[in-house]
Amino acid sequence: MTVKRDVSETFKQGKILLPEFFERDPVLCARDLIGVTLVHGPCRGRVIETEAYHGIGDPACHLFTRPSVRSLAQEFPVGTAYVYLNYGIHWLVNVLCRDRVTGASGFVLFRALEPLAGMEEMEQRRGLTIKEKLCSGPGKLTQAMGINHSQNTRSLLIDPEFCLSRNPAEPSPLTTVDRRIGISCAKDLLWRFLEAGHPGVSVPPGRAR
DNA sequence: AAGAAGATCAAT
DNA sequence: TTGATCTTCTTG
Repeated sequence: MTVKRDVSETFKQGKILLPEFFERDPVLCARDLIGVTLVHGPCRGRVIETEAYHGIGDPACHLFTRPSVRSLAQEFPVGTAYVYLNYGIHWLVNVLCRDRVTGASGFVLFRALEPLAGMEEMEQRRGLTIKEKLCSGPGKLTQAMGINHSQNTRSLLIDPEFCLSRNPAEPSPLTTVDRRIGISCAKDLLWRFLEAGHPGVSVPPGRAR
């Protein structure tokens, strides 16, 4: 009797990121998450845009303005998803980081994905079929992926149904750095990371105020 | 108890 | 440029 094994599928899915990945400065985590795959159920997307939010020296970070988020960062391990409702309408998903050396916490906000699988679900939830627009913004990607408050405080490092994975054989993409989008303070920090030249990002580099 | 601000999006 | 819509935090 032979064991059925779909090697190509395993290869495609990659390996779930380890806690060590997130035990670094949030800015490094944000940069290195470009090219990683975000998985939720049948939906998968390549991360093409992120932003770092830092517990130290960054007044735009929720760790500065929301005591409840400070508690979350203390009570949960790295790799935990922080999902919150923005403008009463959009769910935004972050992952928790904590620098092993400095002890500083922070988050990486997922801002855009290139859809890889589960496109039918994405199209249905978004009411669109244009691939480049399915996940081209932080609110859009959560809607497309079906991520909401029920994923808040859930680990992204354990369950293959909700995780960040990387194919070790795949080379890291060329990334671009830019200012963050939509914030009213700490605007000059170059803490937005994009896959260079990718058409599916939320706002092209150079257009942030 | 009430008010303000906010890491967005799609339509006008 | 605006309206939709609601959680969190601050102020009285």
